Amino acid sequence: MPSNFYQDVYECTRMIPFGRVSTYGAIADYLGLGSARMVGWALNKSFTNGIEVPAHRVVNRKGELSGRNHFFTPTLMQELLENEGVQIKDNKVRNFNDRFWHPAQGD
DNA sequence: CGTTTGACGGTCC
DNA sequence: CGGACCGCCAAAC
Repeated sequence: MPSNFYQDVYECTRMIPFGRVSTYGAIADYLGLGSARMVGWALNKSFTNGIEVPAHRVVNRKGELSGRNHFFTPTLMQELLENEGVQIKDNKVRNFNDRFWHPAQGD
């Protein structure tokens, strides 16, 4: 049983609405982790943990698909986002400011 | 138990 | 606008 902060990250990631994206920093700040790296680390562990998490909806603060190389295929992350209506340009989310969603925002 | 690493973020120049 | 640098903290070594 992993630390509680893993579950927090997974749960928070599942909160992200369809067709919206969030950032590591936003989740880290919302959970009070104090370190955005922990979010990416937890999501990486989610693969080995077998927990299904929409990690493709989590990008860095620039809106870049920084984690695409950690998926089964480097293009899977972009494909999943485009499948949700999120347009990707040069590994970056189009209209990122508009697509951005913050956990505390509650939508 | 000290060192390195990592799907990040912010500042500095 | 972009590269260098530091802080952040858990896990791996």
